[in-house]
Amino acid sequence: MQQNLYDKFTVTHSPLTDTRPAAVSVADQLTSYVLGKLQPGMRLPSEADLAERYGVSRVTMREAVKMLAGRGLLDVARGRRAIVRQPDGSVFGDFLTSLIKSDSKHLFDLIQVRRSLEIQSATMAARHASRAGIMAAEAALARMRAAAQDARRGGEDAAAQMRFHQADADFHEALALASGNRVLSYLFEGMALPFRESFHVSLRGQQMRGLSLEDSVAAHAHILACISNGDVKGAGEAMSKLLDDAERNIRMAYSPASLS
Amino acid sequence: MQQNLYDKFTVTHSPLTDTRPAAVSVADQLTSYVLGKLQPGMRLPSEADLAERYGVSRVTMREAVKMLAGRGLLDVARGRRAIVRQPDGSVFGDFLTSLIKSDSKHLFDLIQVRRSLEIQSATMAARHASRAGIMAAEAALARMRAAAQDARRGGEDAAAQMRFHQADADFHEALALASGNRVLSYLFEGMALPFRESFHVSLRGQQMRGLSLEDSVAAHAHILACISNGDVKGAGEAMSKLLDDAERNIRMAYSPASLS
DNA sequence: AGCGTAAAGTAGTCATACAACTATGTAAAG
DNA sequence: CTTTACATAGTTGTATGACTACTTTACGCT
Repeated sequence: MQQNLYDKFTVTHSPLTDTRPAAVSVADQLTSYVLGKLQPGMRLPSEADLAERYGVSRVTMREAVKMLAGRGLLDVARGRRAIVRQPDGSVFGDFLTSLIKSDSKHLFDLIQVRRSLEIQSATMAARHASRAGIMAAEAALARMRAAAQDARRGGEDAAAQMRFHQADADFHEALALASGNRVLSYLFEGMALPFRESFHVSLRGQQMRGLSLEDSVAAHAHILACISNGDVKGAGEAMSKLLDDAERNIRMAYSPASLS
Repeated sequence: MQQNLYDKFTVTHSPLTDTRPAAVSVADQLTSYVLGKLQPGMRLPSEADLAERYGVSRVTMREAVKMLAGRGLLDVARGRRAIVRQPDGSVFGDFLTSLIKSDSKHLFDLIQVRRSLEIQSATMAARHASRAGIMAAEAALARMRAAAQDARRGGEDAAAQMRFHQADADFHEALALASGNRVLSYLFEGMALPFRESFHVSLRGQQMRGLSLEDSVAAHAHILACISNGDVKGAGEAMSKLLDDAERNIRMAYSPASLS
């Protein structure tokens, strides 16, 4: 969270001059404890215990716990003790989402960022994807195909469209996992969030360009085929084409005159 | 923050069945308010006012405010009302920092991610950097050069080394800004945080390989020259070389036998 | 051993009070 | 008239205690 005005790097060293709010310094200590001694899935002591342990009131302790939850380190729910969370991309996703909400221009910047990361992901996956990794991507591809058929048959089936988008995101996340780079997969997981909110826009652009979900499935299948064959260059180029297409879809929906 | 178990996308639509804690739903409303009606730099109403406005106690309102602060949307400090914050990369940086703390393998994943983003940044900057953008990068380069000299003269001058690293980060952020992609510059700003903590490791590897800070300055200068000349391909390749080198430095410090 | 229910544990919320710091306005000094 | 000093009000930080709503545990029954 980088508690705003209280820069931990310049202050924390000398506890005697630590003028930060107690909640902040307790949060820092708790962070070290969680990251250092605990494993994902483990339960923390209760707020009351922690409060006593750190010598603060429960209100203050609660704030510290909430800060860690805000950084995605803990799962907190009513009635049960907090649980150490497995790292994931949701914090990054929320960051991107509010960025785009504050200025929609950021969406196009993000598309460009995503493009180069996806190309790297596909390239690396083609280089050293495992059998299991490819099977996971194939499963996601199958879900995309099924959702595409449902959406076609059901007309404006919003649920099927949502399933399609989810399977699409799963596919790209599977490739990132197959690339062996976990940070990359966290970033994709996070990017899926803001794209989910604009995916109906993308869909509209796709239809305006006379393309169907099945076309998208075929493009994804081609990428996976390249990866499966170890065709590094082909995988990168195919992914590049796919992302160019996705960008055209969104731009088309925003300003139909600007692009093919 | 994606308040953990409480998925805003599946629940928020129907307020009647909103079983989330009050603090969470108030935080969502406040987020919309801040992102929609307020501009960076503006001050929020006091916690007491907000609490009354949303019909909750001050304790609950405080939690909501803290959640927004955690997402990097607000600056909160004792005695003064919260201020809407300009977007920046600190949230992303904290995310990466805790990721690396939980498993140092993530550092190498991050280096690969950074590599493709830096190449994209240099490429785009070469394509359409403004005069002002290039001057900003030149200024950062000058600071790098000065810090490198100080560090050489001062022996193990930790402060000069820190200045060098800061100027280095500024240089790359300046390129991202020159590329015109603001999301990219936020990401670089965030990545600088975890790299700051491992930069002395990188330095050690650099020395082990017989390279000096001046060599690094020269490599950066070459990149900037390419960008300044509009040499898109050259800029990308030069940046690629620089990042390969940086990775070698870190790997060398971790396991001296593994690489040149 | 399995099940249901009572009891204990735990997070969520509230009201209130005071502490610590900041911002503001007012009066004295130059 | 400007500047400084200070008292005052405004605002966030923290503590206490109580109660609610939900989850987990433990006990007793079948």
